[in-house]
Amino acid sequence: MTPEKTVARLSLYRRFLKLAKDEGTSNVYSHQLADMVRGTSAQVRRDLMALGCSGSPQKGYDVNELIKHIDEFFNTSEVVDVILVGIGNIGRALLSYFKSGKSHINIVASFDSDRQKVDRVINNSKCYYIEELSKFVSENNIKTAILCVPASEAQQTADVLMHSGIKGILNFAPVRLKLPANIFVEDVDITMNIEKLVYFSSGKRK
Amino acid sequence: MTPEKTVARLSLYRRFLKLAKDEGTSNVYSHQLADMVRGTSAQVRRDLMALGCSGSPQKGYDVNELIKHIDEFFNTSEVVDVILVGIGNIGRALLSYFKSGKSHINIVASFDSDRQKVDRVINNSKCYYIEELSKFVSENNIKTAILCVPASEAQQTADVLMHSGIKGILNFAPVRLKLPANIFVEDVDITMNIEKLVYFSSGKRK
DNA sequence: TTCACAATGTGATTTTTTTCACAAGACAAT
DNA sequence: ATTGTCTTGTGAAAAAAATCACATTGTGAA
Ligand SMILES: NC(=O)c1ccc[n+]([C@@H]2O[C@H](COP(=O)([O-])OP(=O)(O)OC[C@H]3O[C@@H](n4cnc5c(N)ncnc54)[C@H](O)[C@@H]3O)[C@@H](O)[C@H]2O)c1
Ligand SMILES: NC(=O)c1ccc[n+]([C@@H]2O[C@H](COP(=O)([O-])OP(=O)(O)OC[C@H]3O[C@@H](n4cnc5c(N)ncnc54)[C@H](O)[C@@H]3O)[C@@H](O)[C@H]2O)c1
Repeated sequence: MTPEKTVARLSLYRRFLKLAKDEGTSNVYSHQLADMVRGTSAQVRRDLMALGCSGSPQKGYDVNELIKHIDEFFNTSEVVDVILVGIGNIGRALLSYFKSGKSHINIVASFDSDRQKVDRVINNSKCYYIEELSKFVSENNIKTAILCVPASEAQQTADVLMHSGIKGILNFAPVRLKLPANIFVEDVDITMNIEKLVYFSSGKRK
Repeated sequence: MTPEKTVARLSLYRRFLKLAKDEGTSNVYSHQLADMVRGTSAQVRRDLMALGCSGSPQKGYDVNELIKHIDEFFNTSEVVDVILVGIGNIGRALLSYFKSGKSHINIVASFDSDRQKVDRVINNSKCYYIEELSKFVSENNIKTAILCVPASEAQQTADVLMHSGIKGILNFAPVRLKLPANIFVEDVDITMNIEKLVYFSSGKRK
């Protein structure tokens, strides 16, 4: 129902709203929010409308109220538990990034097939041997996974994730996973991002 | 002129076409390509039309010809030189990833403000002190940069990049850079990706 | 030969997303 | 009190992207 793009932006709004709040700002105008996410004020108002919350022409939107609404929208004001599979270069970078606890994301455990890498605790999250994944996921009712294994292993690992009950996968491997439609997959494809960037930054368009 | 989404997919098509080629495949049908990028065959044909190349209803598209066309489209059958700023966790992960030389991306140099990190060679690319960035960029006519510095440093570093002549920035910092419209910025926002993923994978929609 | 099939290329249509544009309301300044 | 200036909320329009649907055309089986 809510447009996909709106969902993405709501996540950004929340982040910037929290920063604004920390700075003591108590209300914001749509154009300020727009600046923060490189959008237009009309778009911001549309997004907030989808959220069902409103501001006043005088004071704009109340920061706290907005944050509360977005929290409700994502229905996780608390932290969301996710797991990470593949403790290689990006895997470790992500573990380090998310340990901070500044976001709503909590990487509760990580898994690897390399015996050398398991049973350690990297940035608060314990590393398990890959065989333990299924059990962990079902016991802890985990729904979301970050996949950082080599491309050659990605599909089979994704299959395991699916069978364990995972419903959403953030995939860093440069392959398109084949999974049933009820599993939501989001690809992070950096090579593609750069190629696109090169194309548009070499004066082709826009 | 060419839709942004099409540009993104063309990059993917090329990657998968090269894999197909390595496996000895000499022609592909639109639906095969569609499978590879999670799209529809009609969409693939549209994209390839934008490219101005055509196939035959009998043999589909010629793999080599398609690759050639896409290379031409991106007008860099050769490697594209980019620089990387901020040799931290993701910075190093990216250096390691792109050293392989398997893609069209070549990280020719990296820069950091930490004296400890410079003057080494990490994965083929020399690390320079940040002060040398401007000179390097203009002398080597670099147009594209990957930005991996902390959020607090991102805007000022982006300003330096812009003034040095950079036209496209792949930004990993969780802030929206304020730059003139002729600088193309692409954000990689992993926190947002995960939040979106959590939203859609918890049965909200789609 | 004739027919069914499978795939391309593309106009037309639909869906999704963004932008425009303006009524309405509060306030500050004159 | 009047005027000018902000901003919200939102229909209406536009733009961008995806999908539909079908004429067309080799190919091979009957
Ligand atoms: N590093 C980057 O910057 C980057 C950029 C874009 C894409 N990627 C992609 O992300 C993925 C990971 O990249 P990386 O650089 O971290 O690779 P890496 O080789 O450093 O790490 C891969 C990790 O996965 C583990 N692993 C291998 N098979 C496994 C399995 N079956 N089950 C569980 N764990 C397994 C390995 O032990 C290793 O720890 C790759 O698919 C890569 O193409 C990486
Ligand atoms: N690590 C991740 O998985 C991850 C995920 C999402 C976003 N990010 C973002 O990416 C950026 C980098 O993350 P990281 O984990 O690699 O951080 P990091 O702290 O490991 O690395 C930052 C690097 O930038 C260098 N640096 C600092 N100021 C600089 C300056 N002015 N000029 C040049 N170099 C400078 C530091 O010396 C350090 O090497 C951050 O903005 C972070 O928020 C990281």
